[in-house]
Amino acid sequence: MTTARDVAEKLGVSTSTVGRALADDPRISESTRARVVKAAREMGYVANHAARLIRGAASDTVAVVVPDISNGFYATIAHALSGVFLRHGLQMMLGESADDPGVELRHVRAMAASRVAGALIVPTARPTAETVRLLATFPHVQMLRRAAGLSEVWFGIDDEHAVQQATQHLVDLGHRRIAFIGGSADLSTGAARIRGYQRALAAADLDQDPDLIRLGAPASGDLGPTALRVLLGAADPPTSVVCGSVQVTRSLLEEIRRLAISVPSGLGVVGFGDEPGWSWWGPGLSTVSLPTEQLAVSSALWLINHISQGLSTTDVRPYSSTAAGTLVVRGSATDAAARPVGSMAPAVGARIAKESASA
Amino acid sequence: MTTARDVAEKLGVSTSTVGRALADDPRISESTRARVVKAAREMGYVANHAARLIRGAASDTVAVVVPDISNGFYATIAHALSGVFLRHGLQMMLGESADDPGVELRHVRAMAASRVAGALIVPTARPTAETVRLLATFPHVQMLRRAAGLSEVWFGIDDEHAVQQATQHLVDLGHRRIAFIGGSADLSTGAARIRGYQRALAAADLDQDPDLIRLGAPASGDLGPTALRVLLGAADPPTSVVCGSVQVTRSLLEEIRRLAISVPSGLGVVGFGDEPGWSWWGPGLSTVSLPTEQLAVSSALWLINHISQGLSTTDVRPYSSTAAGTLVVRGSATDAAARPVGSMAPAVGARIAKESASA
DNA sequence: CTGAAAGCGCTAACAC
DNA sequence: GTGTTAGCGCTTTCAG
Repeated sequence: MTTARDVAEKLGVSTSTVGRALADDPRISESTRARVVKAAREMGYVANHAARLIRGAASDTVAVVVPDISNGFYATIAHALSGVFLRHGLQMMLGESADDPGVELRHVRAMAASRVAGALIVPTARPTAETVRLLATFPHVQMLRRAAGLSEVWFGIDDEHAVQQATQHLVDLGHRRIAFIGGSADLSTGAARIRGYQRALAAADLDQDPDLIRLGAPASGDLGPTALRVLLGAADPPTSVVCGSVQVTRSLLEEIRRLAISVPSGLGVVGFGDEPGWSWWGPGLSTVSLPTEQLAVSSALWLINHISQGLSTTDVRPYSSTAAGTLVVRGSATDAAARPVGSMAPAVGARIAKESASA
Repeated sequence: MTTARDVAEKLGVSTSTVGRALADDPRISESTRARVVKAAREMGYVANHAARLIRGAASDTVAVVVPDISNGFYATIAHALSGVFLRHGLQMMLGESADDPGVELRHVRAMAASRVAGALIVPTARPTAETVRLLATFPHVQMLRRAAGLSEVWFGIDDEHAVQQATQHLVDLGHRRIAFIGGSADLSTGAARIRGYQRALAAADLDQDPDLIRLGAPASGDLGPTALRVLLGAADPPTSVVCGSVQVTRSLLEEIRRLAISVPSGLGVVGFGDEPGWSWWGPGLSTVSLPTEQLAVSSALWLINHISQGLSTTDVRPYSSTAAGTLVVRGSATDAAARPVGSMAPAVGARIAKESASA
């Protein structure tokens, strides 16, 4: 790799002159500047970023950690972040945690070693102590989820309200046995969503059957299908189900298709998030659409602003920004009274039983 | 930030001792090592990666450039790459080019300045001369698309065959007027896909009407809808359409839904790629499924192997790996003979005309 | 207007 | 076993 010294030697000038010429220092004469620029170009000189960093230059890379980039929800976030970074001349270091605190830690270690300018993270349920300690050394923002010990700056959605709306919608349609399938209550988001579900039921004075709440690992593509089978195989199956995560919604839609359960006549469904294609799933998925881009953009702007102010990591004012989701009513949930409660489910239960027996 | 010197001073030892202790150098006594490790931990010492780099250590970051990470197709690639990188202790720098050579150049500049270990890139149609020059300075692999001047190492899919299969499928079903909507022929992929379409038509001795080929910018969400309107508004509309990109497929599916065109009775459709939800679009989308993960994993492994061998950038043997797509037959294209040619299209044409007039 | 020198944080060669 | 020294590539005093 060509260095500034290589260029300087070739031209018979000092390295400082090369550096200054390339930095458009006004003290350099036009003629030398031109010579230097030309030589640098010809020799393929590219300033070594690491050397600048070590001298104390500001880092231009921001780290992003999400559970799973193949999840359209996080891909949308990464895309929005990427746009903001581009406009601000920043590079993005992207890591996937797979919801594993150990993997998360490895990424955070790399971030710290690289002296990134800052980070945006969707934390795992329980980041390790070292993760917490390392993150404390540079500015960062929590997105969506909120883990103890991390930054007091958090940008998320109103999870409780989102699920409350979804559940309320089913209550309004006359549903009485409404199931909830969602991510673990260990996650701040998971807990809030369960609260939303319970609040809607409580407001309608409905019985709260704990068997109707099915929780599991958020990233598991198995949670939705498994929960559905358990719910529909039960003696008193629900007439409708509320999804507590994008991933659960996705897998549930697939499974309902696979089992050929008719929606909404056999089962009412309300999703979480609104991904491409969900509008044309069956009768159209009724769901809570989330303000994903805004959340990403706001988070990024906060971080960039914070970084450019050169504030210390300690004087960060706690900040929480909560964006609301919007209920989108399509066709996957309709009047529960139009058919006897559980009319469809027993048949499905029998089908599931048969399938399991033959497997 | 704590440095090795800070730790050394606190302990009254030299920086080299600190460095060696932390690097598990066997020459260091167990007692000092323990003291150093303890102090380093307490003081929150994290080795500065930039300083190591500048001293000649191998970079541990690999750059990835894709057109658009919110496109599920590229998100899948990024996810697969991320998994391989994690297993090899590498970090990922991700950039979106938005199919803009200027943006692409900015990312490549940053990559060069950061002295990344290597790069995986889905190039734009015409990378700038500087992009070409910079990429020549470090190992990289082209994925999917193949641009002149870049690495001779390329991992892609058999685009020609994929579209040929798709078109052939429609021919076999009796379709005679088959349209093709795809990305620009400037792209290596675009050109190959057009060839596949034409080859299938030629093999069946069908007329090749140039009006049935609609091309445009690959990332434009508008290409599919616009092309569809033009095609169906024409005097002699096609009975079916082949999609030439994931993005075209996505937007086309949306638009067909919006216009309430009945598929397959009114129009046969074969997609490109197989994204979540496409199986439940209308009668199920018949499409060509692509071996995306394999492609990503193979590319990454080639690069990692190349890097770890410490080979020079010049002695790279040209390498091309082509993976085949698989036709997945679902319900979006059926026998053309079952209804009069263009029976549906005129009605749709009239609807489009009315809509345009009222707009 | 330009050069010489120092130093960022780290490691490796070279002492002892 | 441990310390001293030098130098990676760059920028920024300080000199001239």
